[in-house]
Amino acid sequence: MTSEITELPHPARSDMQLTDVLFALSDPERLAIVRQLAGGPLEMAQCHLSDPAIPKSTKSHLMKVLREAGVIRNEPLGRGRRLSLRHDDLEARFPGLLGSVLSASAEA
Amino acid sequence: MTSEITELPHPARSDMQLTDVLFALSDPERLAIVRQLAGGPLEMAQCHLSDPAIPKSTKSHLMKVLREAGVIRNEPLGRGRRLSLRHDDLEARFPGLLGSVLSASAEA
DNA sequence: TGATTGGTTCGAAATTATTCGAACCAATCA
DNA sequence: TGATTGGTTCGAATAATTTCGAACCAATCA
Repeated sequence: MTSEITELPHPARSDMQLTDVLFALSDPERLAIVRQLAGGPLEMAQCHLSDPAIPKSTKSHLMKVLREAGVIRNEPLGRGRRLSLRHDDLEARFPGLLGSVLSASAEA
Repeated sequence: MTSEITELPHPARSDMQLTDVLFALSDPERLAIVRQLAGGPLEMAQCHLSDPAIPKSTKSHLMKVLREAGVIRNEPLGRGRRLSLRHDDLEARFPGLLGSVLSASAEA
């Protein structure tokens, strides 16, 4: 019984939609996640939300929106998951966008 | 009877919220409006939507979302309204953001 | 003045997005 | 094996957005 790995679907670079990316980034909680990941990949368990009481199903859904837009990558790692920003793909597809969003979100 | 002019409220530059701007730009129809205005101010009647059958109340609402986020300015002009992109304010508050969005939306 | 044009606002209906608990699954460790 | 940890998925409830017609308003022009 080769058990199936829980690999989640990610859009190809060429399939990323600008409006989807903008929408994913338009939520404060999701934007905060992106900012954490800007510092480098993180295990999901170490990626904290503003309110620690937020249930894991909600956290999982936030990650889903970011993943389906192509903003983050979510891959299995040991017992948990490794989250990372799709820096290169975003830069190739939408040059300068992520950088301007990150620097704009930094000074608020 | 000095009749009241229909001046609509616009957020001050310092009150603009990044997530509101991203949300406003995350809708294809609104993004298309912004792209038209990138060419310079336009009378609202000359700013066309993808589908000409869309009612004016809907068009007005699209403009409202853009205006309240601080993306566009909407001022009375003669019988109609003059729409313009708040280029300078956006650039001052979120440097590079509008430019990257516009160039990203151009190549799709 | 009256008719026309261009646009806002309101309210209701329809659509989408968010939130959360429960069920489930896979990996690790005792 | 059994218990624990970390996470996804589903379904239902709620909340937010969108859409549209109707009512309204101000400016222009006949």
